[in-house]
Amino acid sequence: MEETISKLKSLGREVFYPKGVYIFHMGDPAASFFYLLEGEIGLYRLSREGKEVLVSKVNGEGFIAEAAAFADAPYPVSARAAKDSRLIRFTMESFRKGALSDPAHFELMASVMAEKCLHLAGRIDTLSIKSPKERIAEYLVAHCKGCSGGLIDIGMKKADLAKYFGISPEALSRNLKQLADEGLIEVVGRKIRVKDCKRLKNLI
Amino acid sequence: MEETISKLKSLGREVFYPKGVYIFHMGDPAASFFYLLEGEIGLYRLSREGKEVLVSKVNGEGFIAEAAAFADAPYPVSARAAKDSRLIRFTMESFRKGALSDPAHFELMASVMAEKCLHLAGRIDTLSIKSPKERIAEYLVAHCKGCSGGLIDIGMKKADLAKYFGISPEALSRNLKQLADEGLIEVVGRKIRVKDCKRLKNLI
DNA sequence: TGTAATAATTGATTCAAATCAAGGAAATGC
DNA sequence: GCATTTCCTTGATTTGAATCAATTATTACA
Repeated sequence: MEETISKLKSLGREVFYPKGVYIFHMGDPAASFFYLLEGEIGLYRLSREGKEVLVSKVNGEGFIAEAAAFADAPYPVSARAAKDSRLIRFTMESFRKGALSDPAHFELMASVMAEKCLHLAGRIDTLSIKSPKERIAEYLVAHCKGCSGGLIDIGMKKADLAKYFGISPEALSRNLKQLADEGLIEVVGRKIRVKDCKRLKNLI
Repeated sequence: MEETISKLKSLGREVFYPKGVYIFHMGDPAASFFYLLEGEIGLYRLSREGKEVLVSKVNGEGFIAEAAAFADAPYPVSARAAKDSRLIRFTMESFRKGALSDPAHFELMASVMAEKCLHLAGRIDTLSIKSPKERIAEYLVAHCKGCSGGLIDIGMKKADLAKYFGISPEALSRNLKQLADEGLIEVVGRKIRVKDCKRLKNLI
């Protein structure tokens, strides 16, 4: 996998986006997809009132907009650098050309999207079956893995996190407070310390 | 696309499953994926109490379990023929062998999964933003397209449909009744007639 | 640093869905 | 065709989240 990704990079071209600059716009035909090497990218959607609302943030390595590009669809969101970011841009044209000589490139992208499908399907399950509190607990358990001392930086407004959970900001606030009162977590600004991962797991 | 699918078929082998027979089991390594030619397949998950619960039904042509196979993951659900069904089975091994000589096969599967990603992302949006009534309206509008006289056969228990919407069976029953009282639909058993698609759209 | 704008919390209220419980409808099996 | 089981609906109640409103905390920036 790793070595395939590094081979893949040769099919694209490294690009740099300073903080604040748009990478692509919602609705435009997805002629390119990206791989984030370093930095942070915000994905935004235009609401009916014309306001940009955060859909998610990508930080750490990962593909961006590959599904739209391979489906030959328009970008479903706009992307903007939340920090200075280095990416690799793949135009579908150059990717196809390069992948013809080595189908492993296609295979890699197929497996990337396959994993994304499984992940999205998991989120659908969570959203349709679990209660808000369970969803929050699930998120905390998943994110405190590998964080030193279980300290999670949510890296976005709590209102945006609330949207991720499909609840209102107030509901998130109250739920977090409750978990804190029970001694399971500690909330400091946009950081959450998971104090008792075991009991948190029991909530799921 | 169409001609690529028919070329694809040569990489697999047609199989027949009589009603009631299992095609694969949740948890098994996904060594094969399938394309449904004819019939109907139910996808089931094992609940914590060990009961099988319907996740979704596939009827009409379409791929099954391709994401698990390409992600090299276990099947996330079990599949059982709900009606006598004809499918094509692709083992990953034979698919890979055949696709090496023609990367278009990989490209096709990549685009299939790309579209699935977009579709799943859309459902997540719906589940996290829209109200139950809006979700139901969205479903009815989407499904009445192409149905003669707007007659939708939901083809499953109402309780399973309720789970799809992420609500309780009672809530679905009441919501449908309300829509019926307002003259937008008519419910007869497991069939729903959409009487006023326009007003239904306005609810979304 | 101080001020304005934005974000987050908290409280009060409303509303809708979950849950509990029961009755009626439909499908299934014999 | 009848009986049994399963499914669906409806009603009553509880619960939890949305909403509205106000206050406090943070952040941004002049």
